[in-house]
Amino acid sequence: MDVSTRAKLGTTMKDVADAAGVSVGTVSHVVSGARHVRPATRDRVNAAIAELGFRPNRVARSLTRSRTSTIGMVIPDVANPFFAELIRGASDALEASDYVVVFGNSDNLVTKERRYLVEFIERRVDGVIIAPASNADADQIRDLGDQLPLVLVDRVTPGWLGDLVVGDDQAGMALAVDHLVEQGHRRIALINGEEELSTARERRRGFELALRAQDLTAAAVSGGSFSIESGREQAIAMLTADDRPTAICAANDLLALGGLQAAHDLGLSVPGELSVMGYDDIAYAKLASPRLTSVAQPGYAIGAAAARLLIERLRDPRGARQEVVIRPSLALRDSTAPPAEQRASHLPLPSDRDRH
Amino acid sequence: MDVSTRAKLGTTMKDVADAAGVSVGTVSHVVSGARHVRPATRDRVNAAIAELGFRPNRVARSLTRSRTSTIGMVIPDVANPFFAELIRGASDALEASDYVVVFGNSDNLVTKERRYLVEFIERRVDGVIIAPASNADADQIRDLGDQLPLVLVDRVTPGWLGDLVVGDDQAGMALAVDHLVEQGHRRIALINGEEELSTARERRRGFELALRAQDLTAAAVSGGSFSIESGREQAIAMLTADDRPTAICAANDLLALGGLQAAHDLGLSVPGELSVMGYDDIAYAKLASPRLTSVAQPGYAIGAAAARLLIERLRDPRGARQEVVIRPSLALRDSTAPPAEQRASHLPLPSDRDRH
DNA sequence: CGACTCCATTGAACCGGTTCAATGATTATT
DNA sequence: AATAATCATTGAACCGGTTCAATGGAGTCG
Repeated sequence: MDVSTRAKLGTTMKDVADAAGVSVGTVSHVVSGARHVRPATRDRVNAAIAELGFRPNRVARSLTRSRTSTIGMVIPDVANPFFAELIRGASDALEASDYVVVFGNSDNLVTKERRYLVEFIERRVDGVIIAPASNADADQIRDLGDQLPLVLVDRVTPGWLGDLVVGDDQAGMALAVDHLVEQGHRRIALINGEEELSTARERRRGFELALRAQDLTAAAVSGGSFSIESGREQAIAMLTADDRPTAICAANDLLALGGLQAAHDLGLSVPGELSVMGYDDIAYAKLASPRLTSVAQPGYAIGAAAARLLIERLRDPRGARQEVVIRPSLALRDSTAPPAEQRASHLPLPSDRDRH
Repeated sequence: MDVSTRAKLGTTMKDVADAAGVSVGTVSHVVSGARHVRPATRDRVNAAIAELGFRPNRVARSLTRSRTSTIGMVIPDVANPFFAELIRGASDALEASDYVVVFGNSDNLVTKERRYLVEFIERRVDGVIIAPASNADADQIRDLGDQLPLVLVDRVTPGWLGDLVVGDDQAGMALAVDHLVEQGHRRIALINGEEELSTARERRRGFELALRAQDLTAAAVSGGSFSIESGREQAIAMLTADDRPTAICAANDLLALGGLQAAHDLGLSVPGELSVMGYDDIAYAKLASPRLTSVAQPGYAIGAAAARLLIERLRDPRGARQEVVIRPSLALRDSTAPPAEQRASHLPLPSDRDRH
C-alpha cells in the first residue's frame, strides 16, 4: 500500500529481475502490463518489487518511449488569482491522465517566457499551455507550435492558427458597458492593462464598440499593467482630472480592485459617487468592499478546457484545430449603481444581487 | 538568439557531430562545457548546433547524471492565495539555479498527496517541498525524507527531524489575542481549520495560551476547514448563539473572510459590533470590506526560504538540519476596534493604519 | 632527431528502462 | 506420434546523452 515511502531509490529492474529469477524484459512486461506474463511469474516479480521497494525510473522510460507525460505551462504569475484558478483547472483536468504539470511565471516578459519555453523543450514536455507574454513573440510561438502541441490560453497571438481557449473579450466588455449605460451612466472610462496583450486590446476594442453602439464615446481610456497598483494609479489620475467619469470599467479585477482603493483614498463612495466594473470575476471580487460587479470569465474552466484540448491533441496530433471561446456573463454585485445625478429616478441601491 | 523556436526536436548530438565532422563526445564537451575544446572546433560545433536548431535532450542527460534539476512541490491548493504566493516565492528562488518546479494539489487529502509523491519519486525529482496534508502520513513523510531531500513548509508533522520552514503560530496567535485584549475585548472566539494540521493545532494552542496569560478563557472555539465557506458557517454558528463573542480570531484569512461574510449576512457591522482578525495576511486581506486586520506571515518569503534550504541541502546532503521560523507581525487595519460597550472610552475608529 | 609531455579528440561503456526478434516450452491438430 | 501453432520468456539493440580510458598530433627539451 504505502508504496510511496518504502521506495528505495536506486533499485533497478535488474535488481528485481535477479531477485525474482527472471530477465529484465519480463520485469518490464509486468510493470508496464504490455505483454501477458504467466500468473506465477507475475506474482514472483510483484513480490520482488514489493520486497525491494522498487519504483520504475520514469526518466529512463521517457527516454525510450520519447514521451515524458509532462505538460509545461507558462503563465504570467501564479499569484494572480485568475491564473491560479486557471492552473488549478488545468491541473485537475490533467490529473485523471498521468500527466504532471511543470510551470513558469513569465511576468509578461518575453525573456522569461522564452527561458521557460527553452527549458520545457529541452525537457521534452509532451505539450505546452501558454498565455503568451506579448505579441512580440508571435512568430516564435507559431514556430514552436509546429514543433510540439501547444495550446494558447486567455490570449491570442497574431497569426496563431492552432488550438486556443479564450474568453470573448468584446462580448464581455459589451456586457459591462451595456450594464452601466442601462443604469444611466454616460461618462464611462476604461482602465486597461498592457496593450501588447490581446486581452487588453480586445477589451478596449469591445469597450469602444459597445459605447459607439450606444452613441457614446469614452470619457477616458488609459493603460498600464494588469495589477492592483496600476489600477489605483490610473483611477487616481482619472478621478482627479476635470469632468471625472461616473463609472470606470476595468479590464480585469485587479485593476478594478485598485480602482476601489483609489476611490477610497480620494474619499469617493462606491457606488454612490462612482461605479466600478471588474473583469474575470476572481474569487476575491465578491469579498471586496463594496463587493465588485464583474464580467465573469471562469479561469478554472478556461484552464480545464485548455488541458482537455491538449490531451486530445496529444492523442490525435493531426486532428482539426479547436478554438474554444468561453462566453462571459455578468456577476452583478454592489460596486455599480446609477450615477449620483439620476439616483432619485431609480430604485434603491443594489444590495444582494449576486448571481454566483 | 531565438533558440527557442528554431529548435528542431528530434535532432540529436549525432546529427550535430556528423554536420560538424566531429565525434559525439566532442559535441557533448562543447554543450556542457565540461572539457576544453579547441576554439576552431568549438566554433564549428556551435555553427552546426545553430544550423540544425539542436537542443540537448535533458531526459537523456538526467538519466546519466542521475539528477533531473526538477523540484516537486505538494501543496493543498494553488488557488489558495497563501499557497499561490508560497509557490511563487519558491519558484522565484529556484529560477536562478536551473531547477524547474512540478507541483500537485493535495487538497489536504492523504491519497492525493501520496499520488503526487509517488509520481515525483518515479520522475526522480531532486528534492521535494511539501506542506503535509495531514499528520496521518507522518511516518511516510519521515521515511521519504530519508530517501531524498525533503523540506516541510508551513506545517510540521510529528517526529519530523529534517529541514523545515514554518511560521511561529503560537507567537502569531499571541499577537492577535493581545491586540484584541488591548482594545478591550473579553469575549474572544476562535474559528479554526482542519485539526489534523499542525498549523490549526498550534494556532489553537497559541490562542488558548495567550488568553490564559491574560486570565481569560475562550468565548468559543470551533473547527472546520481552512476555507471561506467554513469560516462563514462557523461564524454564523457562533454569532447566532447566546452571549456571542465581541471578537473572532480566525486561524487564516480565508476563514476570516468567511467571518466577514457571516457578519454581513447577519447585519452585524464590523468592527462596530464585531471585530475580526485574520491570519497570513494574504494580498486580498487589505482589499476586504472592511480591510482585514491580520497576523502577517508572508507566504512568498516562506516559499523562497524553503527553496533556498532545499538548494543548500542538494549541495550538501549531509549538512546540519535547518529550521527556519518566520516571525509573524501584525498588519493592523479596519476589521478590529474596541467592543461596542466600551467604544466611548476609546479613540475614534481606526481608518488608515495599514502598515504594509 | 628521438624521447617525453601535454592537449584535443575519439570510441565505447554506461545510465535504466522498452521492445523486437529469437528461443524454448507447451498445447493443439491431424 | 509427429507437426504445427501458440504462448511465455529471454537476449540484445536502442533511446540520447555523459564520461573515462585510449589514441594521436603538436610542442618541448636535451
